[in-house]
Amino acid sequence: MRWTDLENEACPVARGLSVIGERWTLLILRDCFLGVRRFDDFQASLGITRHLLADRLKTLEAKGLLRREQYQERPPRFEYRLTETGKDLFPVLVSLITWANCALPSPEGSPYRLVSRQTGQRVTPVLCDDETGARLNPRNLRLLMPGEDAPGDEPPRR
Amino acid sequence: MRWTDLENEACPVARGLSVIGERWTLLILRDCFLGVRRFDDFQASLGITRHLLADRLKTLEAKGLLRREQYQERPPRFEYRLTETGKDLFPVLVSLITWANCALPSPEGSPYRLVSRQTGQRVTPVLCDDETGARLNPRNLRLLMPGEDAPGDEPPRR
DNA sequence: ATCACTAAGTTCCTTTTCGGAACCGACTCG
DNA sequence: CGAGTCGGTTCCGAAAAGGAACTTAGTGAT
Repeated sequence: MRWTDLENEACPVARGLSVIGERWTLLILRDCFLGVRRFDDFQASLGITRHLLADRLKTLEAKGLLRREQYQERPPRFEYRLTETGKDLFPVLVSLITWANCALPSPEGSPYRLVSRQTGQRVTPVLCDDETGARLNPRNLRLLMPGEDAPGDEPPRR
Repeated sequence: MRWTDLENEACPVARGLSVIGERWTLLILRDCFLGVRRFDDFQASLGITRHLLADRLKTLEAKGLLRREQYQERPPRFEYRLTETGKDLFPVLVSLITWANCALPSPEGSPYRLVSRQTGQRVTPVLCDDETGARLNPRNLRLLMPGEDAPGDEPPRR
């Protein structure tokens, strides 16, 4: 398998990474969630080369995560906004932030706050089962391949 | 900013990607969650070059996500297992799988099932507020930078 | 003892991607 | 008229990835 063939894999992790797994892509999307919309603002925020930025924005638009919108005529100027599919990535970003805050703490602490739009209160994101509300973690869950059966705490050797 | 300087950023997304943002790394970790532990098994599963695989495993061990364990002497052979820090990445992987299953469906459907170790039942992962149990999604949440205030539905322009 | 095989890498070389800086085009402002 | 703004593109050297063969330390079969 080559990295560039990931999109044709059956595995959703591989398919997902074919869209958001390139260098800088997830940082561009982070900026989108923070409200950045314009080429030069992305570039200033990331320090990425303009060449690479143009390429990533084009790809994200083609994959349907960003929408390019004209915000003035003469000269025509465009900005980039998250589509619904792009916004659906929020849990991925939130999970990554939560993990990194815990596993790789920075001396200054996390620069972000996650707040409810309704109440303005900070929230603490956790993964739950939608039906039972039970907290999900790697110790009480297993990720199974098609053939594998449910029980047994130890996955098979090979 | 260069890609290789990400680890020194204050942003947890950047810090996180400095560890799991390289090509193949998250696919290696996916295999770990599926029970793969040995060099040749990773290589067969991923189709990655052995050179790159050796490099990524070394990095993941150095960053504390994998632990290298000797499973036989003479000849000495080692396998790779997730550390607690590595297992803590589970929500990131689960969120990515959930997003990709929805946004990038494959013709064959997702090959994975997520089941409880206790009950063996399938679970549907969602992100909740740990305190209130309220479902979190990008429409009712905002990611704020240090200076930003809570209210206002539209983030500032720049 | 020799041959084939295994597991976990390493080496060598080519191709692709990234990084840095300058340049371009269409306009506005003073 | 010249300087500034915004959203890119072009060019080129450096770094990373891809492919295939080779190595090392053993085992087991003939």
